[in-house]
Amino acid sequence: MIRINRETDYATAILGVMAAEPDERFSASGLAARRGLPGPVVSKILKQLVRGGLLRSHRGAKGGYSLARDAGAISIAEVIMAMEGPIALTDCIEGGGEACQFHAHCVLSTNWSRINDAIYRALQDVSIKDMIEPLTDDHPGLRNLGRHVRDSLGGSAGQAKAFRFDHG
Amino acid sequence: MIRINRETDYATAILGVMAAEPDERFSASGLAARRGLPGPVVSKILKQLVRGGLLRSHRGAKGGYSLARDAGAISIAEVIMAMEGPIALTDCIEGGGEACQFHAHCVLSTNWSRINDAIYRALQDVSIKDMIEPLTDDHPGLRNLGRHVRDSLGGSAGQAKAFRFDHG
DNA sequence: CCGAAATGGGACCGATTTGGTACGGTTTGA
DNA sequence: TCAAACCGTACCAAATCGGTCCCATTTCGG
Ligand code: FES
Ligand code: FES
Repeated sequence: MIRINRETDYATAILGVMAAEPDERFSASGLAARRGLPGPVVSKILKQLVRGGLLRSHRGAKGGYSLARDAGAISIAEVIMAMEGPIALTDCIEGGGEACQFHAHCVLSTNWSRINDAIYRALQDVSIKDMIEPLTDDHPGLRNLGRHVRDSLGGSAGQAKAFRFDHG
Repeated sequence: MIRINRETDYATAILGVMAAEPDERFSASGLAARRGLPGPVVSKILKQLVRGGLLRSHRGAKGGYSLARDAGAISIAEVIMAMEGPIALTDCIEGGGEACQFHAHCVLSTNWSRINDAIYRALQDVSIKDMIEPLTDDHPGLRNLGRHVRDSLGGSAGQAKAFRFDHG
């Protein structure tokens, strides 16, 4: 249904809580209580975000999780990729040509790729910090969403590709 | 995975074939052969597109399907909605507040709504006709993708809502 | 008027994904 | 030493996906 899964939604909510108090450490159970979510679910999400490099974890008693970088530098696109893998609307885009028999001669794939690109950049332009702050004149935030989109589409014809998370 | 399902992808491919020869009638089996897809699958998709009002069907021998309107007036957003229902990234957006307990006081929902809005408009700005024509200077097509997106975000703070197909 | 060629509307099924739980192991601070 | 945390992974039910099958209905053409 062209929808992000529930865990990703939870992830943004959790990151939102954490972004309000950076430099703080949060336990999984504490965050779960704060958001009214089941403990194990929150725990699973946090582990995934650590793997994606968005959070840092601290083991042992008095351990917990903290943001790996500034909330303004964590985009929704990254959250989605950390939770769900590459952003690729179609199999064809993800496979990069292997998946689809007609790829070489198919004009659709390049245009799907552009649409995918547009959506990706839209998601990349929104940070966790943007998400927790209401829109004001001082905080343009989401208002600029789409500018990069337009700019990008004037550029070179993008090869079909999926946007993959850089786990390095 | 923020991905459209396969049938929707097929649907655009099929519509692409039909858009190349408007005013023509196509049988399900003929289209299946043309695209190398299984007959029953194509048939199912076509029925769905008729329900969505994108195609007109003609029953009986020598019947078939034809575009309900000009290919330039059928957007990808409509195709997706016809095949998969409302475009709503999160449950919260689709439910419109019923689904989510915190809705009234949650700043995330309005921002998710904006992102959803941006994606929706991006999809609405691309027509089937755009999809089958390679990008040239004469045919700006996808190049304008994102302009409406930016414009819309300057406007009033959108209520969380899903973009539903108008089956009327 | 009959039969072939089409669509219409479902039911149905296996495979995959999703959403969530459970459990045993490991690290660390007090 | 012990409890508080995280780590990994397996597991499960329910929903969704991708696809097939069947039969009723409509229409054209001979
Ligand atoms: S959709 Fe894969 S090549 Fe056209
Ligand atoms: S996510 Fe539903 S109200 Fe915040």
